[in-house]
Amino acid sequence: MDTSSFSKLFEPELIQQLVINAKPVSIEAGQKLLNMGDMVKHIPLVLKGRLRVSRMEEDGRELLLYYVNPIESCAMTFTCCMQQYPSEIQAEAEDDTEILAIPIAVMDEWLVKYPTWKAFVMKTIRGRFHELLGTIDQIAFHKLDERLIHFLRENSKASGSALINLSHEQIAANLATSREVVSRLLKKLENDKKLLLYRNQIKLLRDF
Amino acid sequence: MDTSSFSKLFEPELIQQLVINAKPVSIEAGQKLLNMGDMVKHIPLVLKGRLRVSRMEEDGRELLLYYVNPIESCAMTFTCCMQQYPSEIQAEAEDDTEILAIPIAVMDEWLVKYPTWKAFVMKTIRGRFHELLGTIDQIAFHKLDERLIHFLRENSKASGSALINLSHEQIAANLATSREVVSRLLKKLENDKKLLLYRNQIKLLRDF
DNA sequence: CCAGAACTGTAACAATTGTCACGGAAATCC
DNA sequence: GGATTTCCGTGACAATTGTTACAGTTCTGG
Repeated sequence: MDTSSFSKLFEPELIQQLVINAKPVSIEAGQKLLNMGDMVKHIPLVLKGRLRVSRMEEDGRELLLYYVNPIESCAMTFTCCMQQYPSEIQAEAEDDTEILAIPIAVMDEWLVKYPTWKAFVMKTIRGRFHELLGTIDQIAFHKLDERLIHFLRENSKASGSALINLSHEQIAANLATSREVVSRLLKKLENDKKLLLYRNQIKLLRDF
Repeated sequence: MDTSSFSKLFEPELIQQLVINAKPVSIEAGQKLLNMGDMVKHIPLVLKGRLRVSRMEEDGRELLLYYVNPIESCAMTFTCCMQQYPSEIQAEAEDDTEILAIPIAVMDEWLVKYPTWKAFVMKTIRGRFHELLGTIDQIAFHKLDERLIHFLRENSKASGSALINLSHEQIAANLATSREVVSRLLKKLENDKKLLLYRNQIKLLRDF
C-alpha cells in the first residue's frame, strides 16, 4: 500500500495503523459507493480519483453537494457512522477512484489517540461545512446562469482541463434543473464566445 | 450555575470542568453574538432561549441556516475555532438567551478526555449537517410557497405557539426573497383559511 | 448498413419570482 | 394632535425558470 501521500499528514504510528486496518478498494468511474439510507460501515479515504457527493429527491432530481479529492475524506460519513445513523447522502466515483476503507470502530479510537487524526477529522468537517455553505450561497443567492458558470469553472479547475466531458442532462442534474434550460444557457454562452459546444463535451475558451 | 440540564448528558467530572471553565453570558433578544469574519473565541452552549444562525450576502440579503436550542451548541463554531479560522456565519439571539461560553482551549482537551463530550460534539456536528441538508433541500427542490409554509411551521413548532411575531420583511429576509413576494403568498394562505394576518403577527389556523 | 437510442437545438408557452410604484393603515415620536 | 416612520396590500409588468413538443444529429449494437 502506498502511504507516501500521508507521511506529512499523519505520524508514523498512525500510518502503521492505517496499513493494518484500512482496506484498499478500487471503484470504477460512475460506480456507486454509498446510497442514501445505507448504513455506513467504512470511512473512505481517497487516494486517487474523485468522489461525487450528492443528494437526491424522491422524484429523481439530484443536486451536487461537493467532491472528495485525494488525501481527503467524507465528513458526513464520520458523523453518520459514529452514531450509527443511515446516510443522508450518496457518493459515487467521478473518475476511476482508489480509496482506503477504514472500519468505523478504529476511527473513533484514533480520534482520542492520535492528534494528527483528530486534526484531520476536524479539518475535513470544516472543509465540508465550507463547501455546503458555498452550495447554499449558490442556490439561494445566484441565478441559474451564474450557477452554471460556477459549476463549469469548478469542474474545469478540478480536472485541470478546459474540456468538460458531461452531457447537458448530467449538468442539469447537478444543478437540479432541466436539460432544456441548461441547453439554452449554454448556447447563450457559446454565442458570447465563452465556450464551444460538442456532443458530450464542452470546451471553455480563454475569456470564460 | 445551574448545570442540572447537563447531568444526563455529561459525566460528573466534566460538569465540574464546565463549572470551572465556562462563563455564563446573557444575551438580549436581537443582539448579535457573532459576525461573519469574526474569530471565534468561545463555544456557546445554549442554556435558555435560542440562537439564530444565518448567512449574509454583501448586498444585505440574508438566509436562515438553523437554530441552536437549549442544551445544544453550534457545530460550525467547533470546527472554525479549533483551527483558528474566521467565522463563516453569524449568530444572534432570537429570544432572550443565556449561554455558557466555553474557551476553545479546553474543548479540544475535553474531546480526548471525556467520551461524553466527544459524543456531544459529534452529535452536534451531525445535527447541523442534517439541518444544512434540510435547508439545501428546501431551497433547491421546493417552491417559495412551500418554503414559506415550512418556515412558518418550524417557527411555530420552536416557539410552541400558533402565533408568529415577525414582519413580512423579516420573513422575506429568512427566505432570501423580497417582502412583496412574501406578502402575496401570505395573503393567498389567508384566503385559503390557513392563517390570519395582523401587523407584525401571524396566527396559524387549525388546518395549516 | 439499419434501427434505435442518446444527445442537442429551439420555439412557444406557462408558471414562478422579482421589481416598481403607489396608497392606506397602524404605530411612534415629538 | 400632527408629523413621521414602519408595515401591509396590490396592481402592473419584467425576468427567470420550467414544460411541452418536436426535429435533427450523432452514436451504438446488431
